[in-house]
Parts: sequence; structure tokens; C-alpha cells
Amino acid sequence: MATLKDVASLAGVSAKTVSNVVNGYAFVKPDNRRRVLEAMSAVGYRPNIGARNLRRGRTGFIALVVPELSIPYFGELSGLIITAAQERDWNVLIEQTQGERDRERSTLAALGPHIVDGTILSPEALQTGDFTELAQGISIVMLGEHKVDLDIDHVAIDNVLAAQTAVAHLIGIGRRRIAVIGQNPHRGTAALRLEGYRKALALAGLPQLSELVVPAQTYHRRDGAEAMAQLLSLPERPDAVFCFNDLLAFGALRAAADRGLRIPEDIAIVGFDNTEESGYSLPSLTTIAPNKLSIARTAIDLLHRRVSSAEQFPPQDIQTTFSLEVRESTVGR
Amino acid sequence: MATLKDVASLAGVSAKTVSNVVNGYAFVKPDNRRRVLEAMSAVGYRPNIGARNLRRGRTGFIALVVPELSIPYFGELSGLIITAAQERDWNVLIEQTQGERDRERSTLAALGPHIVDGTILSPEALQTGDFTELAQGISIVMLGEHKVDLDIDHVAIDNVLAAQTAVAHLIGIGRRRIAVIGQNPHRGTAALRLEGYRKALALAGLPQLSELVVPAQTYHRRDGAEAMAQLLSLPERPDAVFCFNDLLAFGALRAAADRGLRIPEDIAIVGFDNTEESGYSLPSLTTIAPNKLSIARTAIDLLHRRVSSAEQFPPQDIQTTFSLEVRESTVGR
DNA sequence: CATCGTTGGTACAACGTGGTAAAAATTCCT
DNA sequence: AGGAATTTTTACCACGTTGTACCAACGATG
Repeated sequence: MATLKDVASLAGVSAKTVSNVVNGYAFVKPDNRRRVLEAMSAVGYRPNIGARNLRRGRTGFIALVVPELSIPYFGELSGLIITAAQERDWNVLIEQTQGERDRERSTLAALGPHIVDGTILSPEALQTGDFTELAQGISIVMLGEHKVDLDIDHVAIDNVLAAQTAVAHLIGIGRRRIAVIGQNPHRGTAALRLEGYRKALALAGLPQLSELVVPAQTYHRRDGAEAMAQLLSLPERPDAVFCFNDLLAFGALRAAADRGLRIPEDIAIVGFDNTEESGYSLPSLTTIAPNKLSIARTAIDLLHRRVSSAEQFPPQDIQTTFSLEVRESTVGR
Repeated sequence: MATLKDVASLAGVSAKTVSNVVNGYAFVKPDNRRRVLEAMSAVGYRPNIGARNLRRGRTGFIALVVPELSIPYFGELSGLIITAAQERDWNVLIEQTQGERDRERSTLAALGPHIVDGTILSPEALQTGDFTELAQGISIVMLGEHKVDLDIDHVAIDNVLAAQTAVAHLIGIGRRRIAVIGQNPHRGTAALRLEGYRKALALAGLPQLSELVVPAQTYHRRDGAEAMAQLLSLPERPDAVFCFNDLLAFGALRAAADRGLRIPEDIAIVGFDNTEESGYSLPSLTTIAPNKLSIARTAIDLLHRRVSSAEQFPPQDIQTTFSLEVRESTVGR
């Protein structure tokens, strides 16, 4: 690979002058600039990013830490984040944690300032202490809700309100025995969505029935199907289910249909995430639609501001918008 | 951040000795090793990857270039590739091209050897000349089929055979007017899958009807739905559709159901990719299942061998296995 | 006792880039 | 023309790491 030096000797100038041309320094004679540019293309010069970053003290990378790329929500969100990052001249390094606390910890621990300029983290199971221990001196923007009050930048929708909106919709269409799938003591978002569910029930004067709160180990289709099977084996089955994400909802949908139930007539289903699939499933899925594009842009902008501005500013807690997409799984065709 | 030097002065040895400890060099006195290790943990030493790579002449990164992460197939595959790469101490940089030739070209051009040790590329629209122009001196493993004969490492299933298998299955269950969705002159895979389709028809002595070959600009659900709508407006509608990927199939499924057709009784549908969704959709989708895990592992292993072995070896063309997952969209419940 | 091989350690240079400061070239002004 | 001001270019170094070469101590050997 050609280096600054090679270009310099070919153009008959010093390496620094070449560097100046590369970096758009103003005071280079037009004639020299031309010769340098010619030499650059002649040898196919490409700056060595590693060396440049070593010199500049930055890496040019950010890490994006998500549970799993194969989960459509994270696939879609990651795509948007990568696109937003490119506008800031960042390359994105993706790490997967499977939503396990140990892997979230070790990933965070492995991401020193040498590796990345900053990190966008979508934690599932991390706890307060983990941050104070591991997030020292690195810029982190957290995505998704968390229960703990931390001095960390944070972008998310109002999960409690979103869940409440979803359940209120079910109540609004006349449902009274509303179940929820996805309870999980280790997941921060689960607690918030459960809180919204409870608020909506309370506001409507409906009873809180513990047998209608079904846990889910992970948030995949299989878990949703299993949870729905459990619900349908109850003496009195629910007339609606609020699932903590779309995948759970698709699994639940499938399990309900397998048992011959009509959706939404026998049982209405609401999801959370508005993955692309939700508009095409049969029936299409009513779901909470976080503004993913806004989340991606906001997170990147915030991280950029945090990393590039010299002065400190207090941690930001930014709420992005969401909407309820009403589809066939609650109101029929 | 602490450096080797800091650790060295604290431990009372030279920086190189610390380096030797870090790299597991054998001849370090136990006593010194202990002191160095203590000093390292005392100052929280973390090697500067950039500097190390600058010195070693490698980067520790590979690029993964895919059309879109939000496409479930690529989300799932990327997840597996990242996991496989981690076992080789590689971090993965993901780039998206939207399947556009221009973006595939510019991405490839931007990935010099300084940036990444190698590249795993899933091209949609690249042409032969692009490779000879842009792939000079960088290690590339290509995923997915391509028509052009190139001297580039390559991992894929036999697309022609896979498509032929899918269509033969439709013929086997008695279908005679079999349409295909996804024809696209700019996509390498489309040509191969179309070839398999034609082979299967020819083998069964069925006519090749051009009105049953529907193009798709992109391979999203929307395209599948539009294509299906077009097929259903034909004077004589098909009794089966082979879609070039699962997303097209889901869109087609939805469009057919919207018009009151029963699947598979009125029209059978086969997809391609075996995305997780295909096992849970209503009806579940019969589809070609490439061995994604094998693709991911093979690609990483091949790239690693290419990059780390000093001697050259001829370009490999490795075929991985696939299977046909027969589900409800062709055989009912 | 001189020599040798082994083990353990160090100093130095270099990877490619860009900041600093000083040198060189050019322009402008009196 | 002489000097100051400005523009242009350069030499040098540092970023943090590791390979090379070399040195020192040691016990073993002849």
C-alpha cells in the first residue's frame, strides 16, 4: 500500500505537504496541489485510517450493542443506525449479547476508548451497578427504557404510556379479560410495559389477575406461542392479549390460530415494535410503533455531540414519539 | 488511558517486558510477570488495538457488506457471521448497499486493506468489471450466487438446483400453472433461480409461459404483494407461485388472502431463505432452507485462511447444503 | 578459567499520520 | 532596495505497540 511518503517522493514534496493536501489545508500552491493529486491517483493512495486515528486519538468506530440481529426490530433499527452513523463518518461495529447480562457486561468491558469513540447500547438485563463499574470514561447512549436512574444519555419512547395506550385500545374495543405476554424480572422494559398495562386496567376499573400475566424467557416467536398455549389452557381464557413485542405476538397469533380461534373475534392481539412483518401477517398486527428513524438519528446525534464537544453537558434523557398502529388483529378487516 | 509505559514504570521493568507479558512470551521471570500483572490491573491497562494493528499490519476488522439489515435473511445471516467472526478475534463492520450497484461499488472502493483485513460481500447488482477494478489486493469472500465466472472465493448453495427442487415440489403436488415472482435482470441470483424454475418445468414437460414470470424491483413484502395482485388479474390465474425469497412470498400470501383465496387449495406458495418467520406465518411457508450457519462458518473460515496463510491458493467455490422445508403453504395442515 | 548456550531483560526503531514550530519563499509596503 | 508581513514548505516528533538486535547474568562444559 502506498503511503504519504510514497506520494511525496513521487510529487517531489514533503510528506507533510501531501498530508496538507489530503486534509484540505488552504495554503498549498495550486501547482503543488495538482502534482500531489496526480501522484496520489497514480499510486492509488488511500489514507491509513489506523495510523490517522492513532495520531488523532480517535478511532472512527462506534459500537452498536444489541441482543440479536436476527430479531427484526433490531435488524431494522440497526440498519437505520448504520445509515445515520455514516453521515457522521462513523463506521459501526455490531456486537450481540443475546440479552444476557454476562455478555452485556463483557461486551461493555471489552469496548474501551481505544476501540470505539462511543457506544450505542440496547441493554436487556444490565443492572445499575454494572454501569458505574463498566461505563467509566466511555461515551454511551442507551436505547430502550430502563428502570434505573442513571447518569447516562438515553433515547427511548415512553414505554409506560405506550403500553397503557395499547391496553386502553383493547379496553376501548370492549375487551375485559386482557392478558399480557412477556413478563420478565430481568428485563427493564418488561417492568415498564407491565406498569402501563396495570395503569390501563386500573383506569378502567378492571381487576388485575395474576394468571393473565405470562412470563417469557426470551422474546422470540416460540416463547409467544408457548405463552399463548398456556393462556388457552386456563379455565376461562382471555379475550385479548398484549404482547411485549411483535415476535411474541406472532407466536401467540399462530398458537391461537392453531387451536381454531378467530382473531380478533375470539381473541384480540396487540404487539409492540411495528416490525415490517406486522403489516403483512394474517391477520395484520395492531402494534405500538416507535419512531425508529427518530431513535436512530437522535442516538447518533447525541453520541456525536457527546464525543465531539469539548465541554461536558448533563446526561440527556430524550423521549421519541410513538403511535398505535391499529390493524386487523384487534379490529378485523 | 494507561499505556505499556505506565505499566512498565509502575512495575519497574521496560515497556517491552510488559509487552512480552501481555503477549504470553515464555521467558519472563515469574516474579516480574507477577509484578507486571499487578501493575496492569492496578492502572487498568488495556492494549491500544489501533497501535497494535498499526505495528502488526492488520486491522482486526472485517467488513460485512449486505443489501439491508432489515431484510430478515440478512439480519439472521449477519448475526451468525458476527458470532463466527468473534471466534477468529475479528470484529465485524457492517455496511449496507440497498442492493444498488453504485453503493456496492463505492463501499468496495472504500474498504482498503487499511480498514479491514477482509470483506464478506453479498452482492446484488455488481458486475464482472467492478470486481477486477475494485477488488484488487483485498481479500473478498462472496456470498450468494453470481452468474459471472470470477477468481474470487465464493460460498453459496446451488441456486439452480434449489429453485428446481422448489418447483419440482409444486409439480409433485399436482400444480401445473406455476408462476414465479422476483425476476430481475440486475440480480445475479434471480437468473439462477429462474433457470432452476425453467429446468423443473421442462423436466415435467410443462409450458413456459412468459406471463407467469413476474419481475420484482426489490425483494420486499410490498413487491411480492404487488406481483401477486398482477398474477391474480390474469385471465387464468396460476395455481402455484414460487417466490425468489421469503419476503416476496409473505407479500404474495397476504395479497392472495386479501382476495379471498385459500392457500394452498387455490394457490400454493413457496419461498426461499427459510427466515424464522416462515415457520410461524399463517399458513406457514414452504421454503428453501439454505444452511445459514454453515454459510457463515464457511465464509469466515475461508476468509481467515485466505488472510492468514502466507502462500496463495486458488479461489475456492464452496457449495453449502440446503433443504426444502415443506409447510402449510403447499400441503395444508 | 575461558567459553558457550540458555534465559531474562533492555534500547531502539519503525508502522503512517498530523501537530508544532521553524525555515524558506513570496508578496507587499515604504 | 530593504524590511516586514504573509504564504508555503519542511523537519521533527509523538501517538502505542512490537520486532530486532543486543546486553547481562547464569550455570554448564571443556
